[in-house]
Amino acid sequence: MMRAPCCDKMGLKKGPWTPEEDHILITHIQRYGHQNWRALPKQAGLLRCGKSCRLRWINYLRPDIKRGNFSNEEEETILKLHGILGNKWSAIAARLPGRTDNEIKNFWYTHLKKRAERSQMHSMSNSTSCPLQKAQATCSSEAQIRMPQVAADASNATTSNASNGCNEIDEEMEFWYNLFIQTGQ
DNA sequence: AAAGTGAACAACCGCGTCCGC
DNA sequence: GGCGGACGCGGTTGTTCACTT
Repeated sequence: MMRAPCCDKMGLKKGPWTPEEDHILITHIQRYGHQNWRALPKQAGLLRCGKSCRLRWINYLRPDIKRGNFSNEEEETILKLHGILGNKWSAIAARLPGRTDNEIKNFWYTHLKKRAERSQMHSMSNSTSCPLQKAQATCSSEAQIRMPQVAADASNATTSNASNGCNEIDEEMEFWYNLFIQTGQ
């Protein structure tokens, strides 16, 4: 299928947003909402593509965005969820109020990935059995494949079906797994 | 003080999925 | 059921800033 060009259209601006553009976007969305991202920039008088507007709003301009450093609790949550979900940033973000997928993704690649890799190396060399490390070492790739199915089956799933593949899910993993089932993911 | 380097963050791009026609 | 437009997601790139030499 031929895809319509987006930001490469003639005359559309790219790059960092100015405070004026932010103000226009916020004002327009507060007034009219964002039913149609593609039409929004034209209606608002912005020389941006709809995609760019959406990204800007979702990641930085939304009133419920929580800016600033991640707390230790948030870090741990991300690590645990990533162990279960893999790179499902939007799913992880859905469980961290005020955080966006882009922010979590950046934080992961700049902070947590190194930490996770280090601890994984450490666990491999020491043959420890930290639940999270074990989950990341043994289940993450599999979880990436299986989770969509798990999500689809969440409504009628029981915790027992977690045993296919990742057999050694312990209490902590089970807690997070149950959380997903309860939230319908 | 200047140049080099790496980390952190913001934004873009391409693809998959959803949904209306 | 197929097609096409729009949206959302994840990966990647670009830019800025801080630190080191």
